Amino acid sequence: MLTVWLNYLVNMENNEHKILEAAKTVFQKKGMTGARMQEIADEAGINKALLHYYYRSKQMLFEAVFFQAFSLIAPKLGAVLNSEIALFDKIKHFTKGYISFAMAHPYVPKFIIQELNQNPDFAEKLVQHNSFPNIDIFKNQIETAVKNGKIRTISPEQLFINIMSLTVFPFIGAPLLKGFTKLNEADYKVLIEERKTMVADFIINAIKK
Amino acid sequence: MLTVWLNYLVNMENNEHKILEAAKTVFQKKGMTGARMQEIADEAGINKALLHYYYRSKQMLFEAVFFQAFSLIAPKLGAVLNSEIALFDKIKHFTKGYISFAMAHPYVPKFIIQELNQNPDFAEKLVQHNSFPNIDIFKNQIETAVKNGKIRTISPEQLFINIMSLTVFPFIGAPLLKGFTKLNEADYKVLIEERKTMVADFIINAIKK
DNA sequence: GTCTATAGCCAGATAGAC
DNA sequence: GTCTATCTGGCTATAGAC
Repeated sequence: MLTVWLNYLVNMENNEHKILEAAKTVFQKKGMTGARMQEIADEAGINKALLHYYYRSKQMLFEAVFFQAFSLIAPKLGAVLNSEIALFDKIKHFTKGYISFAMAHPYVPKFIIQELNQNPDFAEKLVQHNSFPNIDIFKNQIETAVKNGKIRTISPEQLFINIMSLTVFPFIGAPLLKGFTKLNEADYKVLIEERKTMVADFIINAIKK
Repeated sequence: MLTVWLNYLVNMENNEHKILEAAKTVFQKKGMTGARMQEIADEAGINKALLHYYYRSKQMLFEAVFFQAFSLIAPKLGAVLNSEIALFDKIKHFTKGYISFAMAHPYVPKFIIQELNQNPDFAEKLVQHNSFPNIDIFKNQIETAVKNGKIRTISPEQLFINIMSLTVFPFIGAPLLKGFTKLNEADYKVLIEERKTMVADFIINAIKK
């Protein structure tokens, strides 16, 4: 227990860890191509040469950041999707959990989707990653609910896409949506906060008979 | 009529136009920071110096592409949102119209949202742009429908965000969603095609009493 | 492990001939 | 208007002292 705490303290002053934190900040703000190694070094408060000492190249540092970001959120999503709870409860947990996470880490969703769009081959690496969530159980659950007449007819894939869209897009599209709704940062945040429960209600109303 | 056709032909061979088309292709694929002027020149089949002759700098060429992309879709959205048709019909037109457009121009939504996230000041320029849609009429329409008991209680902003999310996200998040659903390009496209009507049905079910 | 200095390359932009 | 050649700066990456 004490060692955990000590490791934590050590890591805070550990250069390798400081670099990864700085790289996260810069890559998530500027993207792979927009980020500069010098800026990451400055952000970490260390020398540029050390970046290469620890991570060899910009590409490898980037991939470390990318997969760490994904590993931060993916297991949480997978755990909810594969848990043994009723469909409506699962939808509530999933949306609330994701929105809470994204509010705490606002750059992560943007970052993942952005880089995935510019590196199509990254998608393959990601799917094969051990923490990539499997949605088969969730799909079965939806199909069963449709068959049993518990919910309206809808393809499991479409319902899943709808759930993802309603939870993720308000973060990805924030600048655009703020423009449309003419809301400032603070008011937009209030709106997002409301979505922790609103999104699930909306979905459930859409599918329940 | 003849002159229109002649202008079209001339523009096809016009270098200024060829540059803009090539720039669109490269910027939308690689983003502002990832794109290279040389690649745009190659794509246009002309010399790199000509890019600067016509557009002065990379930044200015980029902005020309960006605002042209936005002008391509924004007026269509605005027209639907401000038309005088019933709420449910408007939702049907909007979603079907947007999805049809995005299928024909798959890079445009990604491009706009991506660059908006990396250039926060772009958002302001965009909102002041003459073709930026105003959603006041649409918001009033929703508020009235709520007051008259035609639909469930929902804030106009939240409903608008839901509509945008369900229509736009499947294009922005395509690589991720393909990974989750394990669908290939062709099957995913079929799914998107279904959404031309499915999305509106889903929304209407969610809000109607 | 950590630094300074610099190699080596490539990008955006311009000069100037035609 | 269109080209070739080139400037200038900034970037990733490494060499080498400590």
